Amino acid sequence: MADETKDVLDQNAQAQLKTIIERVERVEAEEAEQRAFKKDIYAEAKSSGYDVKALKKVVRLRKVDRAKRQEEQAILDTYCHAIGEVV
Amino acid sequence: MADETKDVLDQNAQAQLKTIIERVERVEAEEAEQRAFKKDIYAEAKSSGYDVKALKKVVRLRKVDRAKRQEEQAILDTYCHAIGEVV
Amino acid sequence: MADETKDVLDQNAQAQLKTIIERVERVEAEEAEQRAFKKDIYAEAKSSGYDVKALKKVVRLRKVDRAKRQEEQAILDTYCHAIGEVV
Amino acid sequence: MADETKDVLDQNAQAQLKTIIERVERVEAEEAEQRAFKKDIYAEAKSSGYDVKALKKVVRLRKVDRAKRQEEQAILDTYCHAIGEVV
DNA sequence: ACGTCACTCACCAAAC
DNA sequence: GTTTGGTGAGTGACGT
Repeated sequence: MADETKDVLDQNAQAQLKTIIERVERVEAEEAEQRAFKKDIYAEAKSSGYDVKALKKVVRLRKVDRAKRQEEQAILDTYCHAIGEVV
Repeated sequence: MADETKDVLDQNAQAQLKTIIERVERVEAEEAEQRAFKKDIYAEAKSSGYDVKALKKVVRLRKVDRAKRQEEQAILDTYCHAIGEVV
Repeated sequence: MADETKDVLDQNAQAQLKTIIERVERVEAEEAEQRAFKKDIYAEAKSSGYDVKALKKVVRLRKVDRAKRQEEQAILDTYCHAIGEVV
Repeated sequence: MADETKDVLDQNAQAQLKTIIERVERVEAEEAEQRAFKKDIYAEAKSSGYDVKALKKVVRLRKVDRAKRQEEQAILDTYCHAIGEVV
């Protein structure tokens, strides 16, 4: 009996699996890069005399503002759709 | 009293601040993209019949493996330093 | 209006709450003790001539090893479950 | 050349080293237990209808209060000592 | 939709 | 005092 019969995945599946894992790991590597970028930006800001904690708070606030606006827009769209109105 | 006297940051600082915030937000937007990519990859894998949970386990295990290698290298460096040896 | 009407918790709930807080604080006090113990051990090791940094590296490496084994077991479990096998 | 000459640590040192590592790991295992205890307490509180986040805030506030009292007491002691007064 | 779970971030203490 | 390790909190993803 040949060796490959012990494998529950055929060669195509194995290759596909390998591709999936590598794609995920590539994306995660890029995520790590982005984190490093962000760290660098804040470090640079700090060395320019900015309060990093305050900067982060600003970013966070703007994020929730965006989320709120999107939420409000979604509700508005829903209502407009309900009354058959095109915005 | 003119408006600008309320500002504790001069115009240069304001522009710099704006740049910092925008750079961070750009990076965070890219992070969101990466998350979406990863989500897509797993969704596609799932629709191909793969067990997403198992795939994630594989990715995590490989990450732990890398961490272990890094720790081993770190301890090696520590020991070499401890005995005054240049690697 | 009597004072107790300001309380949203009845006496039982208040007593229960007190118990919860005290249990948590007791546990946290023990955590502080453990941290002090660990500090003492390292201080003693240092005074015996050991390189504390290297010791900590060893402890961390061993921890990573354990994590790796756990991940391996977890992925094994996942696979066994995926193929409907009881371990 | 005998094997033991390759070891930079003699047998006593090796045994001592082993003891140190094991003591640290024992303490860390107990720390993990305490964390698990705390988790259990909060989980139980949650199932009793308490707001875990609020409970944690209470614990945190009481901790900083204790720290503040200790700080104030320390200052008081310093002053009393400075004027030759026994509290 | 809810609760759980993993992940990342923010804060704090300790080391150099 | 700057930096690193560790803990706790908040966030997002996922299954039920």
